[in-house]
Amino acid sequence: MYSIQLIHKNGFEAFTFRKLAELIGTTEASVYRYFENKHRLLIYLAAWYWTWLQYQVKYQTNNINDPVVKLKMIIKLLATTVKDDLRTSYVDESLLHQIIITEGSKTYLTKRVSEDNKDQLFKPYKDLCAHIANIIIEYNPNYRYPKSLASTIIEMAHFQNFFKDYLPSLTDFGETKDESNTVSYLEDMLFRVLRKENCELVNL
Amino acid sequence: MYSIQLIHKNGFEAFTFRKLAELIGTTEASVYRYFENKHRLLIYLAAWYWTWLQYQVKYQTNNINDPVVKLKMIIKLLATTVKDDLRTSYVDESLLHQIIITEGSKTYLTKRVSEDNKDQLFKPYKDLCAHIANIIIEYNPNYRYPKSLASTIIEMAHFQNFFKDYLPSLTDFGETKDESNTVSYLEDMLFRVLRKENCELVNL
DNA sequence: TTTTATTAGATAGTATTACTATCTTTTATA
DNA sequence: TATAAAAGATAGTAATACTATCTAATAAAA
Repeated sequence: MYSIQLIHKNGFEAFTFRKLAELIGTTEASVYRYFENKHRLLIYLAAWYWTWLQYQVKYQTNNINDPVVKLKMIIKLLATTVKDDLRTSYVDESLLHQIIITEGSKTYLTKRVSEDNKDQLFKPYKDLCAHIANIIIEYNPNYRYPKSLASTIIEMAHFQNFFKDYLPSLTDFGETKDESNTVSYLEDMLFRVLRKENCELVNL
Repeated sequence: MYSIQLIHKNGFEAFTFRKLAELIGTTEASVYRYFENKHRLLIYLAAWYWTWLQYQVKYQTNNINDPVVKLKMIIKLLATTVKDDLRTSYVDESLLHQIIITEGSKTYLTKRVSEDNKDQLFKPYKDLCAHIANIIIEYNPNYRYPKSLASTIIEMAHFQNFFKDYLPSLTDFGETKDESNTVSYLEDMLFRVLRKENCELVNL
């Protein structure tokens, strides 16, 4: 998908079907045969990404029983730069990951959400969220907000990395190269929230 | 600001200077005298909103010493529908609040972030984040990620409300009318994360 | 008070964007 | 081999996101 290269290079706002058509040596109208508009194209890219990530999550947590280890693995997969998957030679997962960080929330932050949602376009994202929520419940069945916590973790894995690179004063890990601080923050947050209350609460 | 009405009605993507000019009875070129482009207009609206919210936060926590009460007040202000401020007759804060939920993160999720950031356009947002981070530190000086936690709270106050209305399966509070569940979730999360460790950690 | 800037607004344009309608070619199926 | 379906190309359009330039209003300086 050449669209990944173009969106990664100039951003989704500057991306047009004309430019994509030029790059792949076809016409604008031909691109419209496959995608009704550029917003839908972004949604399809995102859906591909979340489906792929869900697969990665299931593969990497396959033999693991401990929910703590599973959750840590998920945070790592969400927040860490992915290495290119060799089986999908046509997709550069690393570039796509960068795109989803910057453009991902634009898929649903529109007036068309409900319509796109009816067309099941957010299913991969919702499935991943539900999967993570299930592991949260497995770890602490008494926690009351597993889905909200899951969507918080997913979104913040991206936002904190974006902030780190472009608005560092919104994070506590300046302009650090890698994502290890984001992983640490998310793990710390998740397991503090889920800590089982076998000692008294001190602040209530 | 008629732009607030237009963006609220049709969304930022469908908003144009031409439509705004028509609404206020002037020409497109005249609007360009005041805003270099529509993205900057959105940034100015957001900056106005965050400045106004910062003022609300300072006003409403003025005589409060207890950081717990202050943080709860901040979560309420962030996540709850605001009532129209009568002193600013020209701005409908309630509409603006709705706009910032849906369009707010688009102000910085662009290729122009660094440029816009250099022009100090995100200062009100960053100031609010820093202010919240300070209260977090006041409450628990040992917590290591006050700024990241502050930006998480700010973003999630909006995202969880958006999800509640349009992608409810990403939250634990279906299609509830008001924002009380979002407030509960955020309070629960914040104070679990910040709980002082005067008893043993059970999961490390 | 008059001159002179500066600001604000209007007119008229342009390149680009986001499409659509329709025709032709290719490919698959009966 | 005929025929239909899919894919692609051509040529358009209305709208968008601007810019250049002209004119009118207003404010500051002489």
